[in-house]
Amino acid sequence: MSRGRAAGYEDQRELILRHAARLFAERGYPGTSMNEVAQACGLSKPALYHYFRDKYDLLVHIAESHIVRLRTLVTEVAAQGLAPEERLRGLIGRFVREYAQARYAHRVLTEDVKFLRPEDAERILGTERAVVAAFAGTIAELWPHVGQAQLAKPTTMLLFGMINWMFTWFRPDGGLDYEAMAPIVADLFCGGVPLVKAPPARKAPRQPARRARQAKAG
Amino acid sequence: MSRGRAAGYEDQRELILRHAARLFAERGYPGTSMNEVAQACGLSKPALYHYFRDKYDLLVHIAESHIVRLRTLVTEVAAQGLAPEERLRGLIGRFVREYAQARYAHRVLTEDVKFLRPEDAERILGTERAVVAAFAGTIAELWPHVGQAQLAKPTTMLLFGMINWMFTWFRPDGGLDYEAMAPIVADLFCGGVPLVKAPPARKAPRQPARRARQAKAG
DNA sequence: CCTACCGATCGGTAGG
DNA sequence: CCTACCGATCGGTAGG
Repeated sequence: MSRGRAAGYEDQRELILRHAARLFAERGYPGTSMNEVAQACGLSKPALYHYFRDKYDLLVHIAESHIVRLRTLVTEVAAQGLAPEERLRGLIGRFVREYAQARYAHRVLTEDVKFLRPEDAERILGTERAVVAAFAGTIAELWPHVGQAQLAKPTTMLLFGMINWMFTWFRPDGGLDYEAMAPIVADLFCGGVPLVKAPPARKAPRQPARRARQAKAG
Repeated sequence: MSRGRAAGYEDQRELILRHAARLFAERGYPGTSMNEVAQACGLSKPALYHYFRDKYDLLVHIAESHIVRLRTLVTEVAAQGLAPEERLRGLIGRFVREYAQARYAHRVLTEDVKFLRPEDAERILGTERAVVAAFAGTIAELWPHVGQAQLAKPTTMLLFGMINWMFTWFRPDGGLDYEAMAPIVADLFCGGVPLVKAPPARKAPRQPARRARQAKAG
């Protein structure tokens, strides 16, 4: 216990993770070398290996700490005891803000998840599913017709699509910033979901569908 | 002109591009080796270099032919002379179908565009901007309040977010396929956009905003 | 002398 | 925490 790690050990790890997240986001995980990470951090490559076991360790830490922060946001909003629509708007607002300040980690989570080993992917995607479920539950509560038509999860993913995709094209400028985008997304989503209809039963070319076909077919 | 290329030369190129698109989508562009591409095609690596100059040539062809197909879809729908809402629904339906059958190329376009050299990125992103402009123009026509608030392009990008993101999470199953998702996206979007409001003027910490602040501040 | 490839190996660089 | 390296594999190309 005496001596312990150098004072800045955890700080150094955080700094490395920040630089690595930016580089992975900009060049992809396989397209980033450990030399590049070391250089960005002002460290030698061997020094890097003092803080992290290997390149893969960086990837897992970036993805996992980000998704855990998102789960924390969900828990915090759930604890506020808001009505469903305000809860959903609160979630959207917090997520947009979090993505804006952790945009590199978020891009790594969404684009480099394919490089995770099964055991890590399972754990991280499991946390992701819990986050999605919190949104889907609120959506099913707000719009029962969507929940009953099994559309709560697909609809939730359309919402995540709008938010996630923002960070691939949106550059804050004089007219619009991230904070301003959140209510636009929320208004569009909350205004549109009431109009979503369950799709007709899928066409079954040979045998008749379980439920009655449309008049034309009969 | 006599003899010319072997009968299957163009077919072989198409087959290579399809395999390369799948591998790039699954492992990323830097994470895919030319040996893997060759093996997937049942060719030796030198044979691959008979059809394409280098690995980068594959990337450019995959991205460019995909975005050119999308531009063609836009042109076809424009030629139908539909009313704005039907035109937008037609665009959404065609794009979802095209993405579904070209999902690997689409993923390469969206995730590996960062590996394009400036001259290629400029050309390909230019075509992409033309596609986005076609959607944004229809949206501005349908909902003038959105066009006047300079929100046509951001709103268009939210629509693309829903559609693009679908192909990262959606797996067609017994209950829902890609064809069924298109009208859900269209209903949500067309139902939601009328409720989108222009954001209030951005906060300017020191000097007063150009337009009147809210009552509380005054 | 062309094409359509093959087996083998090049110069460099990756992660470690 | 550095210089100096390794086993392997990368993208690309030689001779035949």
